[in-house]
Amino acid sequence: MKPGHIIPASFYARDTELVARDMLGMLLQCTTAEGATSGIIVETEAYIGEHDAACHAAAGLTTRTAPLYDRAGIAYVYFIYGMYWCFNAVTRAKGLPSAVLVRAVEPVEGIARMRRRRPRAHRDRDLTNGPGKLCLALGITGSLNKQPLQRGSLVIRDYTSYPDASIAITPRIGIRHAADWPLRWIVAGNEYVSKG
DNA sequence: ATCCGGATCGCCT
DNA sequence: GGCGATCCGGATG
Repeated sequence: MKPGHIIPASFYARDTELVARDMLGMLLQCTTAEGATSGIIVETEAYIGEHDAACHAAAGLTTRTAPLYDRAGIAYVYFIYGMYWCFNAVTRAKGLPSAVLVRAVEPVEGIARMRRRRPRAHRDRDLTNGPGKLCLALGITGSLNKQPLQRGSLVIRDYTSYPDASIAITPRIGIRHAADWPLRWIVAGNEYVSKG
């Protein structure tokens, strides 16, 4: 673990459950014309292949799902409920179209900028405790879809690590299909974990 | 604390 | 036409 070092694409070319676990503690950093904002990843979910009814790849290869079929280590940023963006890192578990959804981060850089981008958040803990919220706070939009996470304006870096004892695994939330599989990883007790 | 509806639109269970 | 890997504010207990 070397803090600051960018995570190589090979990291994402592994079983998605392992990637989701290991992404906890890494830094998600987005740089725009306004500067850099970043946060520690504290909540992730795995979406694994066409047979996972909750994974967008269940719809097969379409314009929307194309990033999932491209290559490990790129961004999959999709638009949801007509107004929000959600960020995923594309993985390649056993050749399956898969991804890890980042559901929450703990703010590190650019907190004042996050507050300006999230005027409805009355407390700092509401800045980035949800997949749509963190994209607003960090400035992540669809223009970053399919971009590699090793260079460019959206990168993931080593930052810290959490022992297994501090991590909890639960069913994924906010979905209707395959809602009982334990594919959500959270840093137990972290105040930035989403409430679902 | 918990529940519920509205916003808003690209996509296809 | 209807729904979704969400968020927010208002009502209710």
